[in-house]
Amino acid sequence: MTDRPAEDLDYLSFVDYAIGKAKAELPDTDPVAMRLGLTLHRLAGALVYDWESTVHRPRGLSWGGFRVLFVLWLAGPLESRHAARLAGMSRAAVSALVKTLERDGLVTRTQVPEDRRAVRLALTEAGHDAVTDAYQAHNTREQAWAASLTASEQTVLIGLLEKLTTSPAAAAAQRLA
Amino acid sequence: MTDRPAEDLDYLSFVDYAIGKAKAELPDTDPVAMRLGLTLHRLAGALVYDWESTVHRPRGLSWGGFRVLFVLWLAGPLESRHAARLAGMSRAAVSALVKTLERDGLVTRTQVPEDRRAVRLALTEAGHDAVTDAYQAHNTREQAWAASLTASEQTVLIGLLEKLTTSPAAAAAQRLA
DNA sequence: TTCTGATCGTCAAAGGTTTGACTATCTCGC
DNA sequence: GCGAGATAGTCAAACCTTTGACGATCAGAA
Repeated sequence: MTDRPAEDLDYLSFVDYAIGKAKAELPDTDPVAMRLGLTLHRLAGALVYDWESTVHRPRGLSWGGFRVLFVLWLAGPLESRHAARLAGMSRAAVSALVKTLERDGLVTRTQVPEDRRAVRLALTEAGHDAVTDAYQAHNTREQAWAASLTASEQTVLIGLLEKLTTSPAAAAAQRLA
Repeated sequence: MTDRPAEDLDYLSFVDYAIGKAKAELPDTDPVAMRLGLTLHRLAGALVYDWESTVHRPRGLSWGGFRVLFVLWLAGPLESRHAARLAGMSRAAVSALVKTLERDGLVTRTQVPEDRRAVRLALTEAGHDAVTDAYQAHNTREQAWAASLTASEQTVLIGLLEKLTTSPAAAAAQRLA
């Protein structure tokens, strides 16, 4: 195995190179699973980077802050723990993010009468305007990405992603359980 | 539209609920692109969380630290900037991570004779052992995820993900360009 | 009623990441 | 040569996120 100039690779060609090398060093490696993991992770990273840098940061929102606004927008007023579950983050993260969102007048925090431990989060009118404006641009970016696939390819891709999402491995992962 | 108890949703059923609500509020929303973005992002998050919590953190590696070891393992010794590009992170992040990896005896930093600004990163023997042990477990998790799909489904999924990765939208995103 | 265990939101600590600035160094045209 | 601009790695600042701990509160059994 001659030493090709690995320095000249970009991330994409690195995937092919890496799979060959890994298989040579660890013969038990499953190259298809490896490619799936690498490609999925890289694509998601590029998506989030795109959303964050072109849509949310220019509007003064962090990616986490947008996710909180997003779930409040679509699910309606929520107790903090439910917002955390739907947004896929810890209760502590919601608590920290809401501090900023409340300061910026986008979210209100009110006590829940039935449970004095709980806090109900709700969008203000400014918060509603901010999240609809941001999501409109966000969805425009999503459309730009999706446009690379035909309609049937999009359907197939979504089906396969959802199959993975509901797989036993996903259930075992139990994110932020 | 009666107010269903959105609080009782889990993340998965939230996707359906969210798409309906968003379409109602912002008619220009593309529901397929929205589902693609949500599903892809959620799946990748679950994957990374699984890798990090079951494989890397128990071995004393951060997710970022593993990614640096991973590219050095497969691409061989690299200048810091190349490691950053292949690992998909900033030069500053590599610099910070290598500080820890060097302290733990997993990576060495040596001056490059031809360019006195540059630093060449290389795995130590302990680093090589650490990354092969970690990646073996990592790939085992990847196999567990991939096992939910048939071989041909895996092939189709990888093809579609790579098509998105090489799309114009991805090129425009230019992550960490 | 009272006690035990679970749950809620928050905080502090630790760690990771990015951006932007900075110094040192290289490259290329003159 | 030499000087302007580009580049490498590092640092500081800011921000986000997780974990673990805590006080307050709730729920259910004896």
